[in-house]
Amino acid sequence: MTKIRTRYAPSPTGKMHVGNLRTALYEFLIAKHEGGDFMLRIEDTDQNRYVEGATEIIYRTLEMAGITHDEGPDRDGGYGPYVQSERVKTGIYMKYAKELIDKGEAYYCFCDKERLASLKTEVVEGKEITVYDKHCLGLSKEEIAANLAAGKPFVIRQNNPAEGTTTYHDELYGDITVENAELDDMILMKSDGYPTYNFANVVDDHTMNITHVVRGNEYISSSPKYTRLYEAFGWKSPVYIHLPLITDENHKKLAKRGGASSFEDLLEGGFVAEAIVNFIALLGWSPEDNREIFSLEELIKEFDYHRISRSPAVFDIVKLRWMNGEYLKAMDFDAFYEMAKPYLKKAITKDLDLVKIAGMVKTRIEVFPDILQMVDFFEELPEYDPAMYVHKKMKTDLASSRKVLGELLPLLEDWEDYSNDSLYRMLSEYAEQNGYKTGYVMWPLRTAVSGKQMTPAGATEILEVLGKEESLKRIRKGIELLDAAAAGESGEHD
RNA sequence: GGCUCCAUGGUCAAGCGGUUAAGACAUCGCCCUUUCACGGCGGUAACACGGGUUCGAUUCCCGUUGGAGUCACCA
Repeated sequence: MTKIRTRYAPSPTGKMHVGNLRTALYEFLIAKHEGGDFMLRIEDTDQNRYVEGATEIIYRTLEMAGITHDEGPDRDGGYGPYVQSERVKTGIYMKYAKELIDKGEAYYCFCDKERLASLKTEVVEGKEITVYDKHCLGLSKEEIAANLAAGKPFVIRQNNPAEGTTTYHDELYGDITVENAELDDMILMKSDGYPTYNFANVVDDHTMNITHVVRGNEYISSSPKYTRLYEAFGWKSPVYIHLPLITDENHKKLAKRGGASSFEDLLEGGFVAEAIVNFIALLGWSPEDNREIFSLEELIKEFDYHRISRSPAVFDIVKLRWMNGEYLKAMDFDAFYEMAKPYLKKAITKDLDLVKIAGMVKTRIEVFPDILQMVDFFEELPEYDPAMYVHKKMKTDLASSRKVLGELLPLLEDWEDYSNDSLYRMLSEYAEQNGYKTGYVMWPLRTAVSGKQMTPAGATEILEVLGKEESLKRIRKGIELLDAAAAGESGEHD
């Protein structure tokens, strides 16, 4: 059995969106599951679309995701060069293109833009559909030689038969057959001397010994043309695995644009790389059991590509958030703290115990930015409605809260030890002595020191972090507020 | 529009002729609780439709409908 070789072949055109990342991940997993090699090849044959720095994004993204390649531009495995623009310089594509011409499987085409434009037959949904008419196939040897000698720009086109059918086999979709008449004579070599993707990927996959071609579903309809190329060369086709599409919530193919769909955007949005990888692994693939949380190592072990789905999957960011939360909960505290720190510092400028606050927040957030609105009250007591003191279950209302806070104030003024345990013991005792339920006293206290409906911690923990002085200040403020509310109420009734 | 692919709850999905049709997210309710959250328990919710094949179809075949992809000197 030959060793499996897969490749990830991105174009350096910008950020890496999750669809591409998943393709890379699956290619990596398929190879690694069988102990094979995973290769990175940069497809930069379109000089117009090249984006400065995009190659670095690819390296960085793969590294952060843990998808490490065995071979690539930076790791020679004997099949280089691994960048197509460099391969162009070796003349490899032109050599193979000419081989096809000699075999009658391709031909020179000198048609200019104007003539091509006159071919446009149909406009469907704003898209122009052109089928080349094989005009230049009829050129004589002499005419071609003359054009070439005159330096006339040319492209090289694939010569597809008008009759018959072409069939290729996909591991997931089975045999796919199309009429050859449907196959346009696609361009193999462009007039700038670069190959098109269509041609380069076939030449490269073959010469680089790729055994399994894994790519997105959008290539499923162009694959017959590639098969024709393999046949024309007399090469053995690789194993094909076309991956189901990842769509947005409207079931449309995920656009390269569009906010939070790139790996970088997700990281900026407070997701962790491991969670993203775990999540996209499950978009289109499922294990035999019901497990959902997988490390990369576990994925390698479990990943059987035969279990890849054929139908498209919606990228559900809500579930990703949940999964991210699971990763955060399981994360080592120090690591969590390092990542949470920037957000904590953004929300809190005062000298408070950020480590303690990080601990409160760790199991409650899904993504890091959730921290912001969760801890802002530590920084400053927000304006709040006294109605917040009313809680049906705790059986508290304005009057009871005023009473409890009033009784608590002197006790807390005299109390020195503002540690959580100590405060809790003292307050419980106070509640017990007065026949109150714990919540009956904790609710108003928590409300007074936080001014929030929900907080990441209980009353005493908040007091501990805030410290005695600030806590008392907030409790007095609460009493004022309640008094004012009571006065206002009676005033209105007068 | 041609061609191709797809079709189980709102979403991800298991299922590969006989099941009370899993599980997860979301949603709802209850419990726990120093609020919310977390956690625990439970509920609502699906085989697009019509023909076959078969003793029996979610599962196999055909058609319909719906959705998507693709039709560049982009990949």
